[in-house]
Amino acid sequence: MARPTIHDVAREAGVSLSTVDRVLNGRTSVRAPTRDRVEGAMRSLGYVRNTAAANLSRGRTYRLAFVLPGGANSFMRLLEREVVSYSDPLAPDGVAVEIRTIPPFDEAALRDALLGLDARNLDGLAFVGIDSPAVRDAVRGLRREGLAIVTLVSDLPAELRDHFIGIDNIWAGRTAARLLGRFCGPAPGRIAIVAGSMVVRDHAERRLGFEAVIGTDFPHLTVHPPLEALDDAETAERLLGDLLRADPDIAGIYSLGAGNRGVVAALSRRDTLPPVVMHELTDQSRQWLLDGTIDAVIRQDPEREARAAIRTLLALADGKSFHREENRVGIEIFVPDNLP
Amino acid sequence: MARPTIHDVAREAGVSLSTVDRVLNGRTSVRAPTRDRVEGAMRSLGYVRNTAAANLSRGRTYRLAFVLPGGANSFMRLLEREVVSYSDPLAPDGVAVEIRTIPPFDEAALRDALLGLDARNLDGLAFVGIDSPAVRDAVRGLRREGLAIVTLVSDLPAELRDHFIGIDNIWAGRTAARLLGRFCGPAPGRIAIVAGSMVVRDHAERRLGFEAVIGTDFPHLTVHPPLEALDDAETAERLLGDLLRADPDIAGIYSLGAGNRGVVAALSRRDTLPPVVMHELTDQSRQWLLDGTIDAVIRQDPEREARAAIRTLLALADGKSFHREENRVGIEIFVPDNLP
DNA sequence: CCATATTTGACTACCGTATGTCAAAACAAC
DNA sequence: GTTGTTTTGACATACGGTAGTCAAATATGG
Repeated sequence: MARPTIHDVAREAGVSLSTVDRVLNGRTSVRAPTRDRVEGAMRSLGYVRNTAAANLSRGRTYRLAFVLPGGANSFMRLLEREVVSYSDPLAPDGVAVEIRTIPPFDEAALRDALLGLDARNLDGLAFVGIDSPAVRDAVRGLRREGLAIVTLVSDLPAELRDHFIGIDNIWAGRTAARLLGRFCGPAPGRIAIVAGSMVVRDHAERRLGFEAVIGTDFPHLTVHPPLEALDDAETAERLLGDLLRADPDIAGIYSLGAGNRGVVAALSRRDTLPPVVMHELTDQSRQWLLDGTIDAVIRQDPEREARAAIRTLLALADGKSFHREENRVGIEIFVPDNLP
Repeated sequence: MARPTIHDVAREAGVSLSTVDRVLNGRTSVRAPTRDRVEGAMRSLGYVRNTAAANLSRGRTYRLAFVLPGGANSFMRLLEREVVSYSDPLAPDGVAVEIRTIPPFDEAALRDALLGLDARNLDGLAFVGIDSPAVRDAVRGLRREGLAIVTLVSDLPAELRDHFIGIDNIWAGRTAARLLGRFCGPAPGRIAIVAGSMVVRDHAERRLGFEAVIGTDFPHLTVHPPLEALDDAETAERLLGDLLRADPDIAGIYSLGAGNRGVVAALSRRDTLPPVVMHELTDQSRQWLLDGTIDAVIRQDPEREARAAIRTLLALADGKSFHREENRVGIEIFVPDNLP
């Protein structure tokens, strides 16, 4: 049997097309008994609105906005590129995405960008959260106007957004510890952490998770205080170099931020390499994995996050339920043999 | 500017709607110069056909068939369930999926199932490949009738199908070795492999990859000949128990098939646990990861494969290009801290 | 230049839904 | 029962295409 249409519903309920439409789209008042008949018919026939036809008729478009940190951050650039290339083929279906980049880590810039959006000609918004009172306030304003909102990579309180797409960095840190701990073997030793900065929430969280697992499950290992390299390769190289001179027997290294080139440079001057786990899969980290410089890479897939954000916003705009699992992004582990 | 429609193309080319339609759908003959004008107009306007409108008008439906091995195999059951639940909400868009289950590992049954399909009322086919002459022949026949064909989990020669969705089991085995090798530490030792059967291609491939990496990158480790437990828990328990009695110092265990319950049972009687890597994430293996019985799980995500198969078939049916990355399934590694 | 075959245009109906107009019908209040 | 107000139905138009008919325009061959 073909899918029932509003015609079938009208016939079944013994009313006119107009009335079905009035019930379906909540237009002028329909008397309760009539409405009940129509809704009963829809239920008994299993009617579901044909979104394609509805959108065609309405000339509906989906206008989405992305607000992303700019700069050289390769993770963000990959994400941005995927937003474009995933939404592009959706253009004939009326999906238009506008991307705005703002200075990274700049909450005032984020607030201004959000305040600059007009919720009335927008159907969805995705942005990388920075949790501050001003940002919260701007988000609340947009939400009140009915805008669908998802946070990307870095979350805000759940009541401010419809959905969060990203990973839990505590668990990413735990995952790194689980691997590095096993890689280090049973002998006592000390581990170095190279971070960007402990004031950035995701870095702080990764460290937290990392130290928790080392503390409970690998008690023979201890962790040096994190080196804060500000995501800068030279700084990372210098700080890690200093530490390696002070403590030549380092048993393992966890690099949880950017500036990985510096980490590898500092190691290259030594003849025996301790196990190394780092974040983000780039051309470089790929290469280091393959040549044995590092042992594992943890990542959150930026492309998947981009797609998930778009799909989720579209589903929210349609009031449809979305595929929870499909829009999950996991904490991925890469070794040389399972590289994509 | 709104998307151009066939009306715009007609105006731009100075021809009628009918002629645009003739060019677009290759109906009756159109003279070359006219066709060129129309195609030029489409290109210069950047016309793309509105698939939703076209499908609405055509009453187009997508009829997909899945042929899957039946039985208790939890991987296949998950995959099957996801085929249903992913295609279900697509029903209003005209997607109808029919699933046929056949006895596992039975090439005659597969061939018969394929021969039983009528390519004329089908738009796409996905099945778990068994490579045999009879199967190849049946597939070739379907392909000749223009059916879009995707192999799932287990591949056939590339020229017989449009796309393969699954993982490379050699690399899955390599990945397992990379992890287990690291987990075992630097001391010499012997590793046990518990497999289903070496006549099944994916198991043989996993073993191959595993032994390759152990041989080159962990030369201090040796690998016992694989125990063929026929994916049966009792057999696995017995065989592994025997081996553990004969060689109590086993340094690590790789279980590459089913019957994992038996592997764990055999281990439970010992007080010190060697590192264990196994395949497939189930409620059980999850639990074993969390309680420390096993150390890592390798999986190919059955749900993702189901979705990728459907999306790929739909894209092929539309003659659209499909998102390569999105339809890739990777070799995933799970430790207790990155479980979904 | 005529007869014929091919190519093109004009028009219609349709897919499932949205939206608007207008009149008819049903109801409520007096 | 008459009025006034809701509620309902009939119909038209549109969205961007598909698919068909029929006649007019154009090309081709002799």
